[in-house]
Amino acid sequence: MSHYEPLKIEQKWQKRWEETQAFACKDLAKQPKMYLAEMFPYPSSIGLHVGHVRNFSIVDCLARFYAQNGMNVMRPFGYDTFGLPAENYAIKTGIAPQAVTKTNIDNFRKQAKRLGFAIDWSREINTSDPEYYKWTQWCFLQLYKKGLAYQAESFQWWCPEDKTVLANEQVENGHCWRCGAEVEKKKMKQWFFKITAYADELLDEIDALDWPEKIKTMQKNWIGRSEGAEIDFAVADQKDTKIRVFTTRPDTLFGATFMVLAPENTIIPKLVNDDAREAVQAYCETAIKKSEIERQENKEKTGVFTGAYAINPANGAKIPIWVADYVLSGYGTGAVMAVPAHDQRDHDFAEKFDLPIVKVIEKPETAKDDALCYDGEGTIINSADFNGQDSADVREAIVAWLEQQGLGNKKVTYRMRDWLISRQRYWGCPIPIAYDKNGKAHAIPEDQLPVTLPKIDDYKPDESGRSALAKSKEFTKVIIDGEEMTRETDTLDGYACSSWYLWRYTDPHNKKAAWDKKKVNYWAPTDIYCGGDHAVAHLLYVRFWCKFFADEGYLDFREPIKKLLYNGYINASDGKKMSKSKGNGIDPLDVIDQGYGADTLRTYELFIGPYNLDASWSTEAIGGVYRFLNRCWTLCFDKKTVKADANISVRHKTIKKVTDDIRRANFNTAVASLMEYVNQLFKTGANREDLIILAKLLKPFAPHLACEMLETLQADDTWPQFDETYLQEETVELVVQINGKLRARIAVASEHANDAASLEKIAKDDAKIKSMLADKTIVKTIVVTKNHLVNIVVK
RNA sequence: GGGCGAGUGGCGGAAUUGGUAUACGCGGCAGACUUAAAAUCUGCUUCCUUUACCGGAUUAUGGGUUCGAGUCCCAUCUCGCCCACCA
Repeated sequence: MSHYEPLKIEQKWQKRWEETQAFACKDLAKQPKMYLAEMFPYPSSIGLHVGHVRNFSIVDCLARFYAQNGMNVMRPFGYDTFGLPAENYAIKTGIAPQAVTKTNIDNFRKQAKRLGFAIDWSREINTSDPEYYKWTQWCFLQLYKKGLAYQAESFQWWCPEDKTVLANEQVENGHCWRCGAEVEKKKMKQWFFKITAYADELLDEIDALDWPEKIKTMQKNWIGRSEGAEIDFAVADQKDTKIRVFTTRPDTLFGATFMVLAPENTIIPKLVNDDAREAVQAYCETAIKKSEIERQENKEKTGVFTGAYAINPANGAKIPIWVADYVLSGYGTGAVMAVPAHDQRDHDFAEKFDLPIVKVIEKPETAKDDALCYDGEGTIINSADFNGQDSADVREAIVAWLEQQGLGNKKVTYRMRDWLISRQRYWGCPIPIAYDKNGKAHAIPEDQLPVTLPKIDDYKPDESGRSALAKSKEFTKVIIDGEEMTRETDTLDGYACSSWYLWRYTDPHNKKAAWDKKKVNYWAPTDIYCGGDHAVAHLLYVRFWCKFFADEGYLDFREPIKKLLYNGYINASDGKKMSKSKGNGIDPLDVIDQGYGADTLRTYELFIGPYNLDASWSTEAIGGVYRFLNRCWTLCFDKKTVKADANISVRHKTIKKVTDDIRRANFNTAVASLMEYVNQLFKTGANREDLIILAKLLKPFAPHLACEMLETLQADDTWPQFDETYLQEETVELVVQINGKLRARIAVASEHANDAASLEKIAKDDAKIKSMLADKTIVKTIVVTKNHLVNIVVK
């Protein structure tokens, strides 16, 4: 007597898949294509964790399912390798990130193979491979040529101790994450991608995407389109000075009783009078230095009067100009008209500094009156000719009047800012730019790509705050058109590398182009993309690049991802996040090697709960899945098959349920119905057909075991079809309710199932029901044939 | 503060357009096999009452619509996530 030995079976099939390149797909084949991918991993030194396994198992289940359904499936794999962990490790140890990355990739590949994923390994990519980032640089140059990659001065986090620029996430409570020094903001020249050029399209096309609503809403909020107006306010006693504000509520213009400028606003020095100068300067300096966190934490309004006045263009009123840090420099014009009667923030400010509050909207009686200031719609008052009209109408009318007077115009503003892409770091894709003697930027000619990262000894950032690349003379010096220039030493944000990899997968070894047009348009857009992170950043950036490259004629589609599956995390058994520092992580290879095998691990992670919700690891529950696979094995290899075909109906029901569930990504219930099927087969005994169907349906979840079964049964893996006629049972259970309460279940021949009259008669003739109705009056009877249910309403 | 989502047994969770609540799995209990244990197999397992049958209650709480509500509507409570002074 033999028994289920997953490790043995898995080794056998993994070897065979490797030898036959079982999952290599054909470009431009005639069959319908299916392109699936997970968000490619950052190969950390820890190796794959169970969260990866969940993510990859979902993609693998679908890939195998669609392959069994006859589609030309592409399921590639790659590594997102640039980034901070490898660089920090290099700074600490001096070991080159290139070397660490190679080790980690080798480990990831080995682990992925032990999980038996149906990957086309000929399409493996790695973003820090010069063959890859050559084309990331090419992408940058296309954006640069069209003016969508540009340089601008911007305030950056700066650590005065380490003399380096820090990313937002490297600032902890206003202090440097490495040395703990208080960070400050420094104005520096930075590279940006002009994602705002596509703001409207990015927003408008969200609704049509087959993506989770949660992600769609997050992207909408992130883009944050606001319709309003820009209005010019003259400055009293300064003829040539105007201050432009942005507002979404021009209808409240008559209620603007003061003006507030962001501390960063460059017009401030021009406005302040001598009495106020010192105080204003001090306020601005502290405010600018303050971290975002400090500004957020302390919602208590602060501010200072400039001594200057603006003129409200609507009524000619002289209103004081203040500076306060609750006004943001990066949004709108960095100046607001304050309407304290109808804006909570302005109201708080006015209360604190005793500024006038003028009500210009009468709140309707139906509105709740618990708020101190009313920000809804209503009837306009205190606004000259506009009085008595509805605020929504006045909004249009005032803007029209302003436009006529040349004092303002309609304006759409976005919360989204341009994408800051330069990083003062070594371990990233070099920006293919050089500067001439005058400091003018020049594109590196495409035939000089890639700009390769040089091997260096010291990875620590330079005193100047530039990356370690600045210390490499051989790197910085470059000749362009016979002129000696200095290379840009900033590298690209890692998100740039991942903004186009989905297209590189379609043509990963192309030496002449980033991708071949025919191939990319055959495979892409990606049909199903799966991941559990990057709701706005990466998933917005790929959409942006897709639209840009479509405009440039390199892609024939404008949205890169048709369907997005956003999977939940796997937490520790106590529900807390798994982490290296807590030591509560689960190593997938340990799980496999302790005897469960990859099939159990994969099936368990799909069974653990709905794929899109977080789940907690359970060392007990995984045993249940092992028992299930063991029972599948026993049915096939260790139990006598029966001749009779007792399970036609349940077999076809299972085919239907598993097929529907996989298409709807309900992996957990698909596994549950396979369990029910197996339980049934244990009761009745299984014949060859039962086992073949079981193996075929099991393959997307537990491919090794399923292949072993199919080989023994001498069957192929074609996905089975169900037959409607077998879904009918011989008898149905008639449910009888009295006043909606279940009172009886009666077995009825299925020929009566669609006959309302007979169902009603059978229900009312039932002895138990009869006795319960004896002293009652029947008001009416409802028969639902679809559910074979009768509800008798009595008095 | 704003937005979105979710509350179902001891636990993870099922219930596709309103129609048999608690599928499947874990855990627990009992039995079979075994000298014994593990493994495996079989059965029971929402709660209350009952030896059992019968009966009653139950999908966070309170109301509503309906012949019928886990599902729809209103209010309240709790939890989670995202954004957070965006004018």
